[in-house]
Amino acid sequence: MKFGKGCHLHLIDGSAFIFRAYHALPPLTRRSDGLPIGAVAGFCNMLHRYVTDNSGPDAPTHAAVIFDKGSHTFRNDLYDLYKANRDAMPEDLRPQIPLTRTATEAFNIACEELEGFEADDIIATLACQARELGGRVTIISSDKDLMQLVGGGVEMLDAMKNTVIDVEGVEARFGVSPERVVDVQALAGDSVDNVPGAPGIGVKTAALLINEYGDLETLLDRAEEIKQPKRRQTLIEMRAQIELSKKLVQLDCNTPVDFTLDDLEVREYDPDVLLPFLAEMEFRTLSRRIAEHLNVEPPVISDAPIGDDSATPDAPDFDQATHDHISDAAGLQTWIDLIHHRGYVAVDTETTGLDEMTADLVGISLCVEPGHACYIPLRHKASAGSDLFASDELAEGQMPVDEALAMLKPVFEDPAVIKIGQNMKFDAKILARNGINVAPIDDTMLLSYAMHAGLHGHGMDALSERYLGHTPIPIKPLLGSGKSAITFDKVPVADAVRYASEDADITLRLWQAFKPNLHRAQVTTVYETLERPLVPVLAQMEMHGIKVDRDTLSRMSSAFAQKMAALEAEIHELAGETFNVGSPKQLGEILFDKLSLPGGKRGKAGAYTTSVTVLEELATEHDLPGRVLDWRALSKLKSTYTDALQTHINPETGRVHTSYSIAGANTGRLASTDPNLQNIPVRSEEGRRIREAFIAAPGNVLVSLDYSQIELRILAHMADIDELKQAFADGLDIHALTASEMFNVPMDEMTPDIRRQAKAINFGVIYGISGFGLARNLRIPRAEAQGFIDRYFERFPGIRAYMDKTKAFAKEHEFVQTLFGRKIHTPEINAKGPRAAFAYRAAINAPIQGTAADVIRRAMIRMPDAIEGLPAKMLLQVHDELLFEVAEDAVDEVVARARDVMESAPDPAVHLDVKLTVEAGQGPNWAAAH
DNA sequence: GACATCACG
DNA sequence: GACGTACGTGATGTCC
Repeated sequence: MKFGKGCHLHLIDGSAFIFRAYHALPPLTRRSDGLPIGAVAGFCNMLHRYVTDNSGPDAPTHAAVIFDKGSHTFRNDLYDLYKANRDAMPEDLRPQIPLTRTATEAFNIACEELEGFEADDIIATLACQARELGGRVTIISSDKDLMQLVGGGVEMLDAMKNTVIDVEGVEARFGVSPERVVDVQALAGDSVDNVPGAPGIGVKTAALLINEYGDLETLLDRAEEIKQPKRRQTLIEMRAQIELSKKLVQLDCNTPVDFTLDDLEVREYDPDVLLPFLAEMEFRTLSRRIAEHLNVEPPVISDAPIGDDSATPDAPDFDQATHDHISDAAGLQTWIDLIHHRGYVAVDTETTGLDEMTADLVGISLCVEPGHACYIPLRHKASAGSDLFASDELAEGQMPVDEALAMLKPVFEDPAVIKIGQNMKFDAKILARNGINVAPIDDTMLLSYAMHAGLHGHGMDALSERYLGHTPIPIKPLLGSGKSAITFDKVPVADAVRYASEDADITLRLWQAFKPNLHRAQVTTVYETLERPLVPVLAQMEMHGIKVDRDTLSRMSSAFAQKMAALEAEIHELAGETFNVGSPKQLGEILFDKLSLPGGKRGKAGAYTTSVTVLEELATEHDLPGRVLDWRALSKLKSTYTDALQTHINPETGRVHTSYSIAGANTGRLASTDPNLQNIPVRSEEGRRIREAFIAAPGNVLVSLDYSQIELRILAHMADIDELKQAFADGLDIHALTASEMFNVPMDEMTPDIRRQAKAINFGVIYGISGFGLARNLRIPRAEAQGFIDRYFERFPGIRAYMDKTKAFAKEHEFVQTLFGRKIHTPEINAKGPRAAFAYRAAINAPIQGTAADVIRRAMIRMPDAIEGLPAKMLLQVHDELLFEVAEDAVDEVVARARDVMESAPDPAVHLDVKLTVEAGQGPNWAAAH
């Protein structure tokens, strides 16, 4: 039906529905897997009631649910504090938002949103259009910001109170007619949306003024006439702020919607769509109610919580498991139906290699219940028989890749289906390169990491062994090793089905074993806010990569090679014979046997130690050790950096794509591998020049933002040290302050050497200080170092108290925690002997290092939204630094937003007594940006 | 594959 | 009370 006179449009404020549903219900979770689902349940109940209430004679002819999209709108461009005082969305609500869209579609109601616009603006646009065409409009919302739209056939309906808000209602609320509501709001401001308005003027006064002068513009033009001096002054002085406020509250009736009112015609819902959705969500009461209403059988919803202890014994042994080989669309469709019915699926991708940026997808395995898995081979090569050369022909029994991916894409992207993987970042990147953005996800590796960090590794083999008592089929016999190793596409399909299916089966069983325990271990929030959301963020960073200039590296390599050759000749001359300078064993024999230099300590393998500290000592005795040190420095730079980095430049992108391991470091830090971009030289002048090879694309610059002294700030907060907190608040040099306190030297008489010693002590504290360690670091007698430590604890007794408290906690619980609740297990803390001393120092360090790691993780997770729409990409993380590639003209904006995200990263979960500060730099390359 | 060494925070 | 020792990582080359 064409929209026009006699038509009636309903516009439902989706966000209002969601928040009302969220707060009205307790935090319900889906029984089978613990997915938070309360808001979706409430939302569906509200939609259902809406549909039943609106089927009578006054039923709407057109209807739509309107949602907000994106956190940044044109109002933020006008005023950066707009809605800035809003609390962040609750963590358990976030994953439910896409499900409310799906729910709306399942009820077959039009569901509209527009990037960069608030729902209110879309509602305004549609209401204006409908009014022009002579139709009636009912806005289902009680939001006062929408009241400006009332009149001329437009009404509002407060669905909760079931009251209609018409022109009289608006006048009662604002004291003016609807078209003047924006004027009143502009003056009165709004604390909820953080609209400033005019200070000291509320709704009552505003209405009075508007009614007297007619409208806001006239009022402001004639402000001089106002009798009350204070009011007059405010209106004159705050004119700009008031006019800005009006722009903020004025809804936009011209949003560029890409649909028409005709598209919103009311449609009956399809029970075959709605009931399966409700079944997936496991809404028992609602699906029964709707089924009864429709006079059909209600869907069957299993009562068994997965991962329940009672469910585990039912799982068949691995050798009894069924492995389906999927070779056609019909077979795959059966599995897709199974997945939709379940609402979750374990996924594993098989590829030609471990480098996600170059590896090709070979096949996909799926599992929906223990013991029942399948493998979809896609790119296996035909066996070439006795021919030595591999065949390019595809093996039999494979469906076309494109067809399989097209069928799987909707499932893998379906917000109502959880995709479970072991190290999902790998699979997500492979799938992303095949056009599939897998979401939402769960990751067994990260579940284990959240629960077991410090207890053991989190690789699949170790987890399967430990928690399932099953040794997975090893990959080695299938691929071979060394020169004769083959890639997975050459593995016979029958073998691949067994191997790959089992991996998905194991993953699903691990998930069922872990998921219910997450809550018991009280690390649900850690997993949901610090682990899982990081996966897509890191995947994006890794896929984007950083541009590295091969020529720069290559020139440096040649220069290093020349210098090394010269040094090598000198070294051989000094030694009186040629030997391998790179061999510590041979070097040791030259130094201590042939030249009989003093020292000559042996390491645990019985060879002489020739480390930097040893060689530096010897450098006073002989010329040779110094030359070796120079040679080693160059050798390190050449082999690890200027040579190796070149091999990591991706030929397709011309960029280097590292891989971050999320569950590698026990403390919560990330680790970077293949290549490690977290240890690119910076401390030596010569090494730092390697960073000149890391460059921005044309028209861009690299921008580096790093936390200043984050670990010491966290220590000051956690140990609650007033002097340190005050020093950070005052922006003092923290090492100089420590030195001043300890050695009674006034700050303005500080010498670099005293400050250096204090700095070493500050770091020592973070590391779980010992007299021996500090002595070695400062190269002072052990007794003197111990004296420093004693004095430090005398001066800062709170630090000693914190360390004692941490140690006692660790001994009692065998774990320590970060401020955000991350647990780091310290099983050896109660061991006998030196291992306990190690565990003790690690226990002191872990909460500090781990809290800093949590902070930057939170910043990284929020960053994509914060810089959305700007020409900027987050490229690298180096523990306390984030590196971005930014279009030249957007640098200031990106720095402002990224800094804000980083500095406020602990909020609202944790309030630090010490503020975090971030330093920024920019330049054409990483050396210049840092 | 163990070990020594050294790059980073 | 003795034990060894600063915390957390990854990559490379040598040598077996």
